[in-house]
Amino acid sequence: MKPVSNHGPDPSGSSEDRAGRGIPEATVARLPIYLRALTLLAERGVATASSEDLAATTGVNSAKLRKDLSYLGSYGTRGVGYDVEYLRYQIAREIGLTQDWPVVIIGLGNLGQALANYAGFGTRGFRVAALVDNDRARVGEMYGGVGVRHLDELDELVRERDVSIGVLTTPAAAAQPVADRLVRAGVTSILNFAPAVISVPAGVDVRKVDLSIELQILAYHELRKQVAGSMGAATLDLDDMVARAVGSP
Amino acid sequence: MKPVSNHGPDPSGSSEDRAGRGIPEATVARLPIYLRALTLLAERGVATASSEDLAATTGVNSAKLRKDLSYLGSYGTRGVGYDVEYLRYQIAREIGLTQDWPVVIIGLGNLGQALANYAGFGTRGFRVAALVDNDRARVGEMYGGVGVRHLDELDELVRERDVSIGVLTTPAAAAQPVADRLVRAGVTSILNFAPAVISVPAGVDVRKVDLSIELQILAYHELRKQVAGSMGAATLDLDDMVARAVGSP
DNA sequence: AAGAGCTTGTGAACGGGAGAACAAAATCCG
DNA sequence: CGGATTTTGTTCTCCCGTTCACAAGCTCTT
Ligand SMILES: NC(=O)c1ccc[n+]([C@@H]2O[C@H](COP(=O)([O-])OP(=O)(O)OC[C@H]3O[C@@H](n4cnc5c(N)ncnc54)[C@H](O)[C@@H]3O)[C@@H](O)[C@H]2O)c1
Ligand SMILES: NC(=O)c1ccc[n+]([C@@H]2O[C@H](COP(=O)([O-])OP(=O)(O)OC[C@H]3O[C@@H](n4cnc5c(N)ncnc54)[C@H](O)[C@@H]3O)[C@@H](O)[C@H]2O)c1
Repeated sequence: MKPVSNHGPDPSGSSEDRAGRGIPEATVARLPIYLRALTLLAERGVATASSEDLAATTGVNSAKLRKDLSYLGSYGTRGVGYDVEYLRYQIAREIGLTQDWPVVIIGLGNLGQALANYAGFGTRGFRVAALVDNDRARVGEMYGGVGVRHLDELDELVRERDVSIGVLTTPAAAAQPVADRLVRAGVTSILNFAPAVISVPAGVDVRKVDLSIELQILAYHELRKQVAGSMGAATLDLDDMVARAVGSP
Repeated sequence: MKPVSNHGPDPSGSSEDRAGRGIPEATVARLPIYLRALTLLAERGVATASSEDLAATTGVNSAKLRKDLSYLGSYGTRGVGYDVEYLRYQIAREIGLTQDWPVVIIGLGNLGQALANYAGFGTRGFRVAALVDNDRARVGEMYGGVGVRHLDELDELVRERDVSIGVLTTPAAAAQPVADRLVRAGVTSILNFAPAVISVPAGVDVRKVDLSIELQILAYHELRKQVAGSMGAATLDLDDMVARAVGSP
């Protein structure tokens, strides 16, 4: 949510408009999508792709895509398109995926186990470096080839394995205290799966993945669709419509 | 991504500014957060809460929060705040959580099993109505009290259990064909966990949950942090900085 | 070698959302 | 009963992101 560095426009008079280095947050969120599409194309042996091609496979408007890519530099060739392998590397470099990021997972329940067993991490620049739980009965269990350690060892693990990203899969009630411990241990990025708002000091990034929220957003639209479908036009007062839809399941 | 109905501003001259019924998408995405906070407060026996209180527990700016709530109607009392239980119900009604939404999960691998076993669904307005896989070896297994059925039975299950929301947890390669089957079966909302872009006809909503993308966004910021930390000021060319950070892990 | 045909990169217009600020309403208190 | 206080609902402004549109630049053909 809160950008870490001041990527803002340079207030100094030096009108070096050549966008110093502030890649918009919205663009950053799309770079991984482009990266995936490019990897796919590379696997298929495609050498070059136009912005229209990429737009088709990523579902992103081609103009937006070009503008996004232009923040990284001028890596395309007019009249031709983008060199798939070259662009793929440039994006990977920008995101920092030329190195492997060690990740610690906290809370080896249903979800934590699934994530620990997930092979897709490794192929995308991340490595499960440590698993941690506060349930001593779980300590020693293995998931994806990594053993579970106790929460008390967190500081040590983070330090010696140089972890800077933590994945939080504990119950909601434990989220804030665990987040505090992660921060104290030196973790500066947290991916939070627990349905809880956690607050962290400035300089620490938190991203939230919340299944229920996603479903509820779908439900909101679904409700509108049901209502719209159960009658012809849509010029009625929606309160009535909602009431009707809720009433008859 | 693509809104279903035309919530856009009415181009007709009727300046009925009283925002007919278009709740902004950004607001819809926050309503579940408010709902959760209100449920929490209600459990603690809190009767009323001001926008500042809610802002504190949800992490949302209080002005934004008030504006969001104002789209639903005037449910607050000036000088007092919002009645927790009343507001909670109003939001639940708006999202459609006064009814239970039956959900089908496709692909009972690591992730699908974790979701099927997850108890948090039921308490948030959703019910796992069916589990489907195309691996006959999995058919008959039970997760969270629901048995796995074969993909061939999808149409029947969706119809007879009145499912309109599908959760897609198959490998990426199967995502598009499975999505097509879901749509054909009558599902009109899909929550996609597979790292693949799926295209669906208009009228069908898709939301994507992509773990790797979230991690990659964190990695992007992490890289910038590492670079900024490994040197004093930040007036160097970033290409060099990135190269240095990448070079020394 | 020059023109035709693409495709990129970007300037400019536009729309939506975020946040500050304030007037309107309700309660509290003397 | 009236003014002080609190908190909502809303208006206004600003900023970010999206989209359009097109000139610049590259390749291919003739
Ligand atoms: N399972 C799902 O599909 C799913 C879906 C959406 C959200 N979530 C959320 O993800 C989180 C985990 O879900 P789950 O189903 O895996 O829960 P779970 O109860 O199966 O697992 C929680 C794990 O966290 C451990 N734990 C508890 N307190 C801890 C602490 N203080 N420090 C370290 N470890 C601790 C427990 O020992 C347990 O192993 C929950 O917040 C849940 O709401 C889960
Ligand atoms: N496991 C994770 O933690 C995790 C994390 C992020 C993303 N994902 C993504 O979620 C998806 C599932 O991951 P997983 O680890 O559970 O994989 P998995 O291989 O363990 O499970 C996939 C399941 O889907 C079933 N399946 C395959 N093709 C099917 C089809 N056409 N129709 C119905 N079912 C089919 C398989 O039989 C299997 O049971 C993948 O796309 C993965 O990339 C998983």
